[in-house]
Amino acid sequence: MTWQPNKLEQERLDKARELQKRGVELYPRRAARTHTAVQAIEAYQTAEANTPVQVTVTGRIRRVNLKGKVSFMHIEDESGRVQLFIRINTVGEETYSLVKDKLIDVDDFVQATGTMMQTKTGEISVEVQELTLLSKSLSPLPVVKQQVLDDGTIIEYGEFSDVESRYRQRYADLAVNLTVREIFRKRSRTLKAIRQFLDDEGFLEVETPILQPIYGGAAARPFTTYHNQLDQTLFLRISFELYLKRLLVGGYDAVYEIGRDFRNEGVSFKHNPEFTQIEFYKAYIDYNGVMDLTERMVAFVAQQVTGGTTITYQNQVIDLTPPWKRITLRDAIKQESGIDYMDHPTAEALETAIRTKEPQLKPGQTWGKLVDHLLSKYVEPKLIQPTFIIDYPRDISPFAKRVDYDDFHVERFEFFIAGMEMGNAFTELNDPLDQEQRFLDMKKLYADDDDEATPLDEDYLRAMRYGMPPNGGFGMGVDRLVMLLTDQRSIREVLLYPHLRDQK
RNA sequence: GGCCCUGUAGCUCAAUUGGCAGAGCAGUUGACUCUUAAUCAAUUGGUUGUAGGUUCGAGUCCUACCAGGGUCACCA
Repeated sequence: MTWQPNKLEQERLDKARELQKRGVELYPRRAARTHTAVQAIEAYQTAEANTPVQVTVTGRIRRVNLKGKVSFMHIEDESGRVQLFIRINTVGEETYSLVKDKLIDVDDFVQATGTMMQTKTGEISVEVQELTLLSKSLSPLPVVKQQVLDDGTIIEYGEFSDVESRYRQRYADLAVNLTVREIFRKRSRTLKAIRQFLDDEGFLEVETPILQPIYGGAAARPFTTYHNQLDQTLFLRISFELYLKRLLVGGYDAVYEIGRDFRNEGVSFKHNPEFTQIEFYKAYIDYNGVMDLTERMVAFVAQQVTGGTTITYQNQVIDLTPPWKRITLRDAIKQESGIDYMDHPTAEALETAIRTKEPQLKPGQTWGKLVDHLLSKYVEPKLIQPTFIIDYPRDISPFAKRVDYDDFHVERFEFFIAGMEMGNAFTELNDPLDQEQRFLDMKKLYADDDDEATPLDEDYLRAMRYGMPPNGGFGMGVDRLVMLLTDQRSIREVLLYPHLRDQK
């Protein structure tokens, strides 16, 4: 065995051997559940008086109360808990001794057959006639006791809260922390609601390559990998954008994809190296149409997941009901920082202007990056209520179409909730010659940082030359939306297996 | 990557100025035929993240390393 049992585990192992000696199978092949825990209780509640309700329930033992010749257990399945009432003269001496000798123990999975009844203190329980082991637990789970009050609220005594252990052993976290289990149910409902919304709007769900010979669609460093037989360097995608828009050339009017993006960058409370993204593209709408879809979609998802469109996030009440505030990036930055970036149209001038407020400002950034810096430093933290920031500088938005009022801005918005950037969208550029020039401009801008430059994608340009309908596109970090809907401050709390370093 | 904080029993946490490493829960043994955080009595359990150093003496002070969290940088 590679496993070195600790003292508690050794005791369990000894119990397992004793069970085998008594002829008890530790891991039998089959179970025969007739009712979930909650169904068993409901069956009793809806049954006619004096009609016995016979059930077979299964689950993990979460509490044992041994009382001489009678014992109580709570078993838990995904539906909830039900109490087992075990009497020596109902279940027989042989089975009772397994309980009495603690050979069947907390954390084990068992199957119980019996009749539903109500104990003297009123709890609906299974009076057990047959009790069998389904799976012996050899390592005790962290001890968390729960008290269920009359109004259904659960008070926990003892906790399993060390974040590192919880993430490294998510199975144990889920097994004992009911609130954690609930977060991932909400995550699932979030995904389902997004799909339902977009399907109802006539979108087609598609899948595009994760392994890409040319990455693009965002400014980020990629993960690089290699195909041995093809002798080909491949990148894990950093966005879906360019592959999805090719599909509009192909004749679909509205497509979306939900999947994983990979970015080889820092890890933080809102960044994981792999994260879930939703992108959609719809022909014949512009970014105003996308804004309309965005606020309706987020409100719909919130309604499906939380039952309303007003949520509480980290003690702040946030109203997701459309319409949301819309303000240009220029006005927002002017309001919060006092700097009008149009007064400083070169990188040097803008850097000088910011330096009066921030002497430590990193020198040599491009004009677009400086504008972005002003946004994230002065504006973003203030955007608690959902807000669309619209019209971005052209040189940080290579896939967005120009506004009609000047040459500096493009029709792009990002939207923010709870001080977090949630998503990004544009009126998509569909002019292949303009697009080619943007690629070339990006190359120049990022000359000393080509990791992040968007590589020129010839095939994408060829697709565009066939003719791409005017369209609006959208991308959103799904993990961040789940954070919002589950009131979690860290992205790791909404990822079942967040990225951690190897344990040495 | 820089800086700050944290790491003690299976879990959650104590440990005075550097002076015998402790508690609750769980575990073990015993009692109990309606308990529910069951209760009562007794009891086991430690390479204090790792490796060095200072000291008569280190959980505590110093150095390096490992891991986690926070923050800045990077980045949506």
